[in-house]
Amino acid sequence: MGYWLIKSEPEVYSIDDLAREKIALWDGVRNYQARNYLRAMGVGDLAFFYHSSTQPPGIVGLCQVVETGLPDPTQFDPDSPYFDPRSDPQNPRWWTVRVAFVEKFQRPLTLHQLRAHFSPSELPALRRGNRLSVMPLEPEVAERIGRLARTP
DNA sequence: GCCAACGTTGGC
DNA sequence: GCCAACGTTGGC
Repeated sequence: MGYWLIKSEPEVYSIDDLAREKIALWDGVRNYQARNYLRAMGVGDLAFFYHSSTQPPGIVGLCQVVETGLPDPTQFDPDSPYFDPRSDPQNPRWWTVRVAFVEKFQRPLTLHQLRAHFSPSELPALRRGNRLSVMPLEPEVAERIGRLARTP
């Protein structure tokens, strides 16, 4: 089973949105490395949900991959901000997964806390200038994040 | 294939 | 609002 960290600006899509909808298509990712990670996800993988560009930034919950290998429909929608006119429907450029809500943490595990517990090499999200919206986590790191998030 | 210009991300 | 980091674009 794989572990991931996925980022979203809560004003665009938040853990509360996912808690309400239960299941969501993780669309709108337009970065090749992030797309490659999305394609590498397997059903059952767990993904921590990170809120970026908010105060405080941090990990706010957990979700689970429930469906993989889905072309991102927004790439073909001219009305979508994620429309990509160069993507060929016969050979889609952007792929994604469906995720299901698992839990919202009682308190966010803030970026500040994450910096206190992890090195940038352990947790790529801490690396200066990192802008990747989907990234893999070592199982050991994921386990520690889960423990920290549930520590009162 | 190089690289400068430009746009976006995201913490602060 | 600023700005560092970094991906993408496009001219050559």
